[in-house]
Amino acid sequence: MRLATWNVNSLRARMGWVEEWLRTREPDVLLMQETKLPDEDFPVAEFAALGYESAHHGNGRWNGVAIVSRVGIDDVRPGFHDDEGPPEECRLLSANCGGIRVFSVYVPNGRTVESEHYVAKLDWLSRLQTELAETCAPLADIALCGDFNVAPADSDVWDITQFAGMTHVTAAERAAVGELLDWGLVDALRVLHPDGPGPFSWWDYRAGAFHKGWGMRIDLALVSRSLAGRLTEVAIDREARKVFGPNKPSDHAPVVVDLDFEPV
DNA sequence: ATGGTAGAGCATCTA
Repeated sequence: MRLATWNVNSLRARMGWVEEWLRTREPDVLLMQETKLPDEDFPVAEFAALGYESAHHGNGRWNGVAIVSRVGIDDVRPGFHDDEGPPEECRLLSANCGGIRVFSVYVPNGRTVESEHYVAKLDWLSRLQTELAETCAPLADIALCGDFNVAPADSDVWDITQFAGMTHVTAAERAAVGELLDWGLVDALRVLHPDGPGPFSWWDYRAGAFHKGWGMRIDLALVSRSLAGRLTEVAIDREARKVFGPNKPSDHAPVVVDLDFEPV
C-alpha cells in the first residue's frame, strides 16, 4: 500500500499537476492540505476518472483538507469528533482507507512566537492529541499525515542558526508533536532515514530558496507502531517541487510512504 | 534598498 501526503497550496491552481502526479506515482491514498476550496467546488469527478473516491472538508478561500483513495473510503469524519457546529477553519479530515485510519492534518501556522496564532497552534496540536486518544487505539493501524508546521529536530531545517526565536522549531511545538509520538506514533521518514540534515518537504517561494537548499521538513507521516514495522520506503518527492512546463509547483513536496500492507 | 513569491481575489490577507 502506498500513502502520500501533499500540501498542494490551492487545488484549483494545482489540479493539472496533481492529476499528472497521481498517474505517475500511483498512490493508493493521497491526503491533501490547503485545497483552498469550499466542498461544493471539490473536483470529485476528475478524481473519480482516475479511479479515486474523495472526501473533502473545506469552507472557503483558505485551509481545506482532502482524502482521495482507490482502496475505499469509509467512516469519513470532518474536523474533531467533539466539534460543536461547523468549524471556522477546516484543518482535519479522517477516514478508513483500505484498513488504515488515515488523518489529513493541516496544523495552523503560528506566524510568530509572540502572536495569538502561536498560542492557537499549540492549542490545536493539543486538541489533535486528544482526538487521537479519544477516537483511536494505539495498537490500531493509523496514519496521521500532513503539514504540521513543525520541524521535529534541528536536522529538519537547512540552518538552525537562522531560526533563533522563530516558530516551527520551538521546544513547545516539538513537545506537542512529541506527545503524539509518546501516545504510539512514529515519524515514518526517520525510521528508514534516521540521519539528517534533510530531506526537506517545504521551501519558501521567495529568494530562490529551493535552489539554495533552504528547506524544512514540516510535512510528516506519523504512523502507528504496527505500520512502522511494515515500512518499505519513505521518501520526499522533491522533483515535484520543480517547475514542469505549464505546471507550477506547490511550495511543498509530497511525502510518499510505502508499506508492506495489503489493503482490505 | 529590511529586499523576495504564490494564491486567494481586488485591498489586503495568508503562508
